[in-house]
Parts: sequence; C-alpha cells; structure tokens
Amino acid sequence: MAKIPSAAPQRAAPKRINRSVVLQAGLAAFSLKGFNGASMRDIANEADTSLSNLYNYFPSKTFLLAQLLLDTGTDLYERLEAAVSGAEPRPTAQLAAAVTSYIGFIVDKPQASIVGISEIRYLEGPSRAEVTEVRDLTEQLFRRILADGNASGEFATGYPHDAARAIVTLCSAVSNWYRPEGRLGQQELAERYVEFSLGIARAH
Amino acid sequence: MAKIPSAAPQRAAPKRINRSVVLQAGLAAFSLKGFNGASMRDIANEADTSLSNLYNYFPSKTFLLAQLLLDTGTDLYERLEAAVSGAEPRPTAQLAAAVTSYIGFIVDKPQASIVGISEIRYLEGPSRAEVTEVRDLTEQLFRRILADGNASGEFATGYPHDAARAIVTLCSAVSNWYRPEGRLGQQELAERYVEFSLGIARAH
Amino acid sequence: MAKIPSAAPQRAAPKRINRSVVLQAGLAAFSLKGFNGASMRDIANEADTSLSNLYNYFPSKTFLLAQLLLDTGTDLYERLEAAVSGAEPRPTAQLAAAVTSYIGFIVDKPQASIVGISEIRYLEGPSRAEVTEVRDLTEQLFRRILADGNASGEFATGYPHDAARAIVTLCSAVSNWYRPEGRLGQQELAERYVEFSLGIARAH
Amino acid sequence: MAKIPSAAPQRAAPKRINRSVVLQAGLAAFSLKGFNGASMRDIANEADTSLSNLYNYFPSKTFLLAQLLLDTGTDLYERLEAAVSGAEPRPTAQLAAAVTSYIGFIVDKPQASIVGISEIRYLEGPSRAEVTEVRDLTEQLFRRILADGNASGEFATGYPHDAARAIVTLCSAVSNWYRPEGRLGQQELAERYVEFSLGIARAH
DNA sequence: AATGAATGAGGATTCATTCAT
DNA sequence: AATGAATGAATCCTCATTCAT
Repeated sequence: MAKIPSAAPQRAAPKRINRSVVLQAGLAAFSLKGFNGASMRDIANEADTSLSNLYNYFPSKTFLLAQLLLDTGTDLYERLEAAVSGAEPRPTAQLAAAVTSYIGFIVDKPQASIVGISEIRYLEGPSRAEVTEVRDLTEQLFRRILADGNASGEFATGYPHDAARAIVTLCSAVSNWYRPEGRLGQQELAERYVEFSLGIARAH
Repeated sequence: MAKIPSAAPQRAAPKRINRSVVLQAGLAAFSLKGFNGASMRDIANEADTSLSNLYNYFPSKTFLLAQLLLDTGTDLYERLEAAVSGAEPRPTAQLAAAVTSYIGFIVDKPQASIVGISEIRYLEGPSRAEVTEVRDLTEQLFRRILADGNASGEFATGYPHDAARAIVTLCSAVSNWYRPEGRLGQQELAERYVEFSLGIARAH
Repeated sequence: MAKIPSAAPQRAAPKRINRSVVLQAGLAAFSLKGFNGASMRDIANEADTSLSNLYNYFPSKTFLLAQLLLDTGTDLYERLEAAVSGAEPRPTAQLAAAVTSYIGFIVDKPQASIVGISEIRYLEGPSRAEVTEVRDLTEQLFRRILADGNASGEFATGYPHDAARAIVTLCSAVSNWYRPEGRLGQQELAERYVEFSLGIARAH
Repeated sequence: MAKIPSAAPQRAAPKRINRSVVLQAGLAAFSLKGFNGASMRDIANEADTSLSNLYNYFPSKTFLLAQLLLDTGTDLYERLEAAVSGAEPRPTAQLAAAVTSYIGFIVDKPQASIVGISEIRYLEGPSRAEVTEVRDLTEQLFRRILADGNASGEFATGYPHDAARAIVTLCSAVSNWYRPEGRLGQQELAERYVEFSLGIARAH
C-alpha cells in the first residue's frame, strides 16, 4: 500500500539555503539600498529564508558586509592580475589589459562593484584593514604598470602614484552610472576608458 | 552694575539656532555616517538643539538631504561657472580653471563634497530630479569645454561626452580620500588633476 | 458658537507619565518575573505607556534596575538610621529598633525588598559598586551596634562581624516568603525576629 | 598497533555526553546568569555539545531546571538526614550536626546551592510542588530538632516553627556570599553558624 | 522657535525549540 | 546520540515623526 501523507498539519519543507545564497542576497540588498538602508529582513526576503536563519551563516550584518567586500576585492584583484599576466609585457598593453578587465568586472558584477566602492565606509576595525589591504594590492598593480611605462618611455606622467590612483578611481566610478541597457556596450566602454587611462598615463 | 538674576528657579535660555545651523549639522552627520546611518538625533546633537526643533526648519530628514544636495550642487556649479568665466577663453585654460575650481571646492567643503557624491542615491522623486538637473549643468559645462577644445584642435578625444563625464568623475572622487593633513596641498593636487584632465581631453 | 470637536479621527490624548511611574512599574515587573524574565514591554504595560516612551526616562533596562536598587538600598538605610537614632542608646534597644525597622520596610515595600535582594546579581560595573556601597552602610550599622553591645556586655558574640551579616541576612530573607495575608502580622513578625537577632548577638 | 585512520576526510568524532554532563552544565550556567539570563546555547557551550543535542536529554529548559532543583533539594536533605542520624541524640548535637552539614553542602556545591535558593521562583506547576515538598522536608527536620530541644529544655524559643525557618534561611543564604578564597574556612564558618543557630534556638 | 513627552513601526539580534539527516 | 539548519516569536533598543506646551 502506498504511503499517503496523513492529513495532519505539516509544516512546509524547510528551504535549504547556503552561505553563497546569503552572500548574493546581501549583495542585492546592499547594492540597492546601501548598508544602512538595507535591513536584515530585506536580505532574508531576498534569500527566501527566515530572518533568524541568516545568523546561522553570518554572525552579524557587519560581518556579512565584510565578507562581501573582501570577496569582491579579492575577485577583482585576481581578475586584474590574470589579465595583466596574460597580456604582452609592454606597459601600454598591460594598462589596456588592466582597464579592460576592470570594466569587464563592473559589467559582469555590477552589484558587487557598487557595494565595493560605496559601502567600505561602514566597515571598521580589522575587517576594514583586511579589505583595505586587498584594495591596495589593486592600486599597486596599476602603480607598477605606470612606473614601468615611465621607465620605458611609453608613459610620461610626472606623478605615477597619483596617476595610478586616478585611473583606479576612474574605472571604479563607472559602476555608479553603468546600466546594461545603456548607450555603450562593454567593449566600447572598455575601449574608451583604455584611451582615457592612457591619456592620464601620458599626461605631462 | 548688571542685574544679577534672582535665585528663583529659571530655565536655561533656549538656544536660538537657524536654518543654516541645521544644514551644517546635517552635513556633518551625513558625511560621517551616511544618510541612513545618521539619525535625526545625531543631527540635533550636532546642532546643539532638541530633536523636535529640527522640524521647525525642515519637514523631514529627506527634505533636509534634498536641500543639502541642492545647495551643494548649486554652489559647486556657480563656482565652476565663475572660474570658467573668469579664465582665458581658450579651452585648455578653461578646463584648467574648471578642474582647479572643482578641487578647490572639495578642499574647502569636504563634507558637502562627500555628501554630494555619496548620498544622492537615497533621494527619490522630484527632489532627485532637481538635484540631477543641477548636476547635469556641471557636466554640460565640461562637455562644452571639451567640444570647444576639439573644435579648436587643442583637444583630440573622440568621445567628448564620455571624456567630460570621466573628468567630472575624477574630480568628484577626490573627496573620497582627500585629507587636509595629507601628502598633497591644494595647489599641487589641483595641478596634477589639471594635467590628468588634459590627458583625458587629448587622448585619442 | 461653542467649539464642537470635529468628527475627524483624533488620536487618544497621550497619557502623561513620569519617572516614578516607570520606577514603580519596573519594581512590579522585576519583583514578579525577575530582571531577565521581565521585558521592557512588561514594564511599559504596567506603566500604561508605550515601550519606546520608557526610554525617555531611563536609558536602558539595566539603568532602571540600578536606579531601583539604589533607591531601595538608600531608603532602607535611611529608615534604619532614623530608627536607631530615635531609639534608646543601649545596644539591645538599638538592635531591636533596627530589626523592627527592617521588618517594617519589608512589610511596607515587599516588591522593593524582593528586587533588592534578588536582582543585584544582574548589575555590573559602577552601578553595582554604588549599590554595594549603600548596602555596606547598612551592614556597618549593624556591626557598630554589635560591637557596642559586646563592649557594654549586653552582647557576647565572639564574631560581631559575622553576626552582623547573619542578622542582616536573616532580616532581608524575610521578603522571600512574607505574604501580607500570612499567619504573622507585622508586629509579631518583628518581635520574633528581634528575639532571634538578640539570640545571635548573645550567642557564644 | 592501533590502526591509524586513513587520510580520507572524516568528521570529528562526535563528543559523547550524558545526562549528568548536561545537568552540570545547567548548574554552571544558571548559577552564573540565572535561569532567564542563561540560554540553552550557554548550556550547550558549557557542556561542549550542540544546542539541539541537549533536547535528547531534557525536553525543555524548564524541565532541566526542575531536575536540578529536585536533585539539589534531595541531595541536601539526604546529607542533613545522614548527619543528624549519625549525631548524638541530644538536640544541641543534632542542630550542630545539621548546620555543619548544611554549610558543608554549600561549600562543596556552591553552584547547586545558589541555584537552589535563587531559581525556584521560575518554576511553576507540578515540578514546583515536588521541589517545594523536598524543601519542606528539610525545614521539618529542623523543626523537629527545635521541638525536641524545647521539650528537653536545651532550647527555649517560644516560636520553634519560625526559628526553624530562620535557621534554614540563615544557612542557605551563606551561598550568596561564600567564596572559597574568603576569610573563613569551612570549619570556622560552620562553627560560627552553629553558634548563631543555637543562639536563635535558645532565644526567648 | 523651542522643548520634552509620546507614539508605532522597525532596527539587529537572540530565544527556545524542532526537523532532517 | 549527535549535528546543523530552520523557524517564529521575542529580546532590547532606536527610528522618524508628532503633539502639547
């Protein structure tokens, strides 16, 4: 005889989630409303789970933000690293590769990009230091390219340090206004920003 | 001899404030904690007045933010306008004047600058439209200079529209990291950012 | 024309409360359910006000407890002091006065008495120190009487310090079981506890 | 030679616990933070097991408390019973034995002693009745001794019933302040409290 | 204008408990 | 027995705002 579930009241099967679902929900909520504007309830709704269940995955909202920022920063850095490593050794090619890759990251992960620039202000203590550290790696990567370019004569900025920061700033700020349905496709966008970056690198 | 008030119990004289005190307090609070992170109580403390008294000057927290953003945007635009008007008519000089003036604004009003870029996301409805409008004026100002420069041959970017946006972005982002006690003084900072901007304008 | 209140929806007149209403509500709630068992909502209900309004009077639940314990401890000490001061100078009379007064306090303020002994464990930091200090004054008062009695020969305990603590303990613990409707009236109760206390003071 | 488990990934051996581990953990937690202040998580941590595993041993937090109070009350009563049975039949010796034994219990099991007096308020229903019953046995034991002493002329209190309660109270309250590292050792403590108790018993 | 009291909704987090494995 | 994931109610407290004075 086939078992028929009794008519007794049954609670709905619990929806199993996992850490990455929560991370993604946090990204969605934070990118939409900001760290302080998004509530844990927002995140729970986004993750389609209960509020309290979030705390099985992250001990606090702040910790969740920290993890997101760390993941995002690391992800970005690794992409840049890989792109630069795979490019021709000439600084011009390397800068182009780095900028193209950066724009690619923003297009691929717009939410992470927005959270990555906007919400670090709300992080304090050791988490902040960790995130800052990764972020600094990215800037160093650009600094090295600029220094190499200056040395080889391909670039000519008198302030490679500041130029590196300017280029990083320029790229990262794209996430503030980029919309997939916008005027520019990823490739055009990248080409233009490569040009702007080279302009900065060669300015004197 | 001045009359000494009698020993009879008297309440402390209410502290008179005014609209601009509240605006400044809002700027301080929002720049420090963000729009959602700062409470009306924070603002009241900063303004050294009572919480409820704030509502004699602004009908809501959102309205206060709107006013701040509008004031800031207008202020910035007028500074840029004046600087450009006062500069030589050649696009290079005008771009230099505009960038220098922008950096000057950030150095003079760091709190307003931070709030100006970071908190517009939290504005909706007609207020947002107004603020966006002023902001667009600023971008137009740069667009015009770039177009003029392209026409005169001083600049050479193929994408004057995007270049203008890039330059505005570049300047405004300075407020995210500028510290008065930092490595660079206002003048050096301005000079370098003029160079970077010209680099962008001439990139091709 | 007499003003007739319009039919428009009106909110109920807000119930004005004051600090002592909150204190009394806290006493009721804590004595019934204990500090951790009583919620701020319980207290608000008892005070017939809104939960959030409590925070206009006390910054935290812990602070409310601290105030209650301090008030109670001070009140008790002052009663004892007054009773002893008003009694004959002989130690026997003084001890009798102190014990009688202590019992009177418990009968008059059973809630405060219960909270006073049971909930000090949940206080930490400087508040706790303050409360402990007042409590120590009370014990000192008994110590002095016992020492005097030993000196005069009326008492005979070899351990006046411990005897004082024992007597205080004995009195305060009455609040754990005393019920107004119980077998013993206040006077009988006091008489018996005076006898027990003298028994302790004379034990050797 | 014992087999070394292969390097294949394996979960850590689940930590086997038992009922008495949970009881002890509950004692530790409740004595430190009180029934309402201690969470099941606290208890699980103390027992070094998982939260949900606790429910394999006790159906609820309240049930755990009930068991603790019952065990403690029974344990104390049996100790007192044994001590009194083993003592000389004279009431003075019996009271001394009971008090000494009570103090011994507090010194041996300070956590149980604290929980035993402080947390019974949080028990309701039949469990409470059970615990109260055992507790009453203890008081009866003292009452009987006092009655015997009055009959034999060794004691003289006019209120043996209240004196018994007072003595029990006096002893049990020791757990509120006793610290092993304190001024008094167990023996001195016991001697003094025997003296105080005899003082009460003889008071008239 | 200015205040302090009041409110109801909502903030993050923890609670005791249960379920599936 | 043991675990970790899940839940819904409750925790303390803060929020923006309004009211009475």
